[in-house]
Amino acid sequence: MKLAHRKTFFIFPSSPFHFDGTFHKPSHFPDKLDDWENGKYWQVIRIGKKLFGLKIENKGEAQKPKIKVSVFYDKGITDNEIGSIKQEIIWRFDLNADLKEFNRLAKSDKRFYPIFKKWLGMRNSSAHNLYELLIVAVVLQNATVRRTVQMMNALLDKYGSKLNFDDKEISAIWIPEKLKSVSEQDLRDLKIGYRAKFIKRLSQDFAEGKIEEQKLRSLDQESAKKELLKLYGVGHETARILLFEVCHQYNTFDHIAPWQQKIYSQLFYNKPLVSANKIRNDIKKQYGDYSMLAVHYIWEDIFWKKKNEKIKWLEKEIRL
DNA sequence: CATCAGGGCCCTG
DNA sequence: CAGGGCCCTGAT
Repeated sequence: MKLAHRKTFFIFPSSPFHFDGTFHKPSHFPDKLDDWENGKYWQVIRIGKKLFGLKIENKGEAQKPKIKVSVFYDKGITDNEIGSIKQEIIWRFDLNADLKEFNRLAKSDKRFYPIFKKWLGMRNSSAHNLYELLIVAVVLQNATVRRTVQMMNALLDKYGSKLNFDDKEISAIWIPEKLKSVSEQDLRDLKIGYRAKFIKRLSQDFAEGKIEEQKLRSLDQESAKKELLKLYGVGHETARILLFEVCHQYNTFDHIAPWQQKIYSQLFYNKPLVSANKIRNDIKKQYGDYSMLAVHYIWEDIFWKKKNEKIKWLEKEIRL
């Protein structure tokens, strides 16, 4: 589908703001769902059942943030839709975040302050809505990066949409209803294994409106976590991802997977393996309510570095 | 060639 | 609440 028309508007994020750190997360596995270069970002967004192309550009500075949003559409677009798109972008990229307290804590951390300073104003963000990120999280489960990419692409090729706008081709995840007539076996044929069952059942539950994303966003952390864990295929790790990225709960550094533990051990202690309890306690002591956000800064920083230089120990821990 | 564990989760006992 | 089984794939 080609989106030929465009409308633009501006958003003024809270200050300070870090555009590239917010709109590009190098630790994520490569997908066809968005594109990025310095100061520019593309993705598709779904409002109701309509798809729109987005190009988001940095037009401000860290202390005077301003971003330009171009919305690409096919037939038409209403003021309501523009409004929803704006609100969604603000929520998903946490553009109204108040990080004063976090930045204050960061200053007291002598060791990692250079990293926090470098990424000052970065937000934790998700390009996707709850259902979409859930799909991403499910293909991450118990798989290596290569296999995750393969599963995601197979699913997108079969059930996703391809949108052409601004000389880009960006994919979008299907709506849950689309899988109604799709059997578990159809999904299994895409070599996603037992995850087929999760995706089938999750799609059904979402299509039936059993999950209210808006409500989830407004809940406190414990209640939101409880709701998320009720979803079929969502355990502690997936709940953590969703809480952090979709609900913007900053203090979700509770579950530490073994592969993450190894990376944290190197990052924080320069040792091969430190107990998960120690890692958690040390971070919580220093960063309290911002535990996960603090870790996110340090985590993404090392993946940014990996773009340009070989980091041996990290290559070893990230299984491709 | 066979075996195994992986960027978890569900289910069972 | 600990442990087995699950899909597929690349590594050994």
